[in-house]
Amino acid sequence: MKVDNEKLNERIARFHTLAREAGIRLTHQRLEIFREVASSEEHPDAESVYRSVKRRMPTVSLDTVYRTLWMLTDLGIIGTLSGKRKSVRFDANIQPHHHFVCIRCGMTRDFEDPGYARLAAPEQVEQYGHILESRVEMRGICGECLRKEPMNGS
Amino acid sequence: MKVDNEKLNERIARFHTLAREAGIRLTHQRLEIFREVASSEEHPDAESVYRSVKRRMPTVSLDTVYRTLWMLTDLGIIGTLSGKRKSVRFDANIQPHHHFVCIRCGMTRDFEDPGYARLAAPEQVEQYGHILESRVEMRGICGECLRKEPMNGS
DNA sequence: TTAGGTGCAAATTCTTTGCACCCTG
DNA sequence: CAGGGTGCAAAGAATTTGCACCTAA
Repeated sequence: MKVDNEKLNERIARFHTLAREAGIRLTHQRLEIFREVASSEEHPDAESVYRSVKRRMPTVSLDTVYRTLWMLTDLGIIGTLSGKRKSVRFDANIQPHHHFVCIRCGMTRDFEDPGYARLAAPEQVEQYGHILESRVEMRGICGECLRKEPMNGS
Repeated sequence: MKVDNEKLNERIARFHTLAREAGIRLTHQRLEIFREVASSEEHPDAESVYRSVKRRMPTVSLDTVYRTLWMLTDLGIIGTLSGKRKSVRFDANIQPHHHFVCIRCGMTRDFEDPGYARLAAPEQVEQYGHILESRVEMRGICGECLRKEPMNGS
């Protein structure tokens, strides 16, 4: 599945702007890597971005792809699915429930379902497949992190 | 943070039952590992379960912890945070949006926000920290997987 | 020109596997 | 007592890092 051209160009333009502001060089590799992520709706992993970019630019290396993806994440122009560069975490609570996740330290807590499990799905989603369950993830800053460093930038 | 004793014993009893039904042996290691996950609300990773269990049972090995955690997951008595034993995946869509995730193949698609971003948080959650944003993850089976193998068991 | 970026190869970290011995059922 | 389960050590996957060369600004 492909992002339409207008949106893609918009994203690329935004990248140029942000990169310039941040004093980050626009190398061929970075442009190609960003284009790859920005034009995909498949939420690719690094390996898969690497394979695609390699077709047009056979000399890229996987580590440049990694460095670039994290750089783009730090820039705030892309994000990651399910948070952190972390290992799998286990949960003995198998009731329908939801999570609060601290975006600074990764702390995660369950909370009970106040009816979210049956949120109505937009029509669009019905075409993707058969929905079994819905989970809500509330992202924020946990009490402890707030104590260490109250909100503002970063 | 600790799970209260009543709930813990309930979980352990359920493990005994399920294990017996599945013809899985109740070894000391498995009991200790399950108890560790079941008594924690911290969603520990394998390494951290290992460290805790090792205190009471210095001979356990990390690989047994891994094997046991995945076995418990297959048994359906525990779950994992954010799905799969997979690598980090990137997303160029940084607008507030939500995900449909196929629990069989991991396929993930965005969908636009029909107002979920401002779901009211239960009071309980407010004590965990300051909430910045809410994301909904709808889990189900995607069209392609349904075609390959329509729903019923597993 | 020149600092930041890249490719390469080696290092790390997280997770899985093969195998001989052990213990639950 | 038999077959599944365990510990150990080594293999694999995913990701990161050190370094010398290269290139965008």
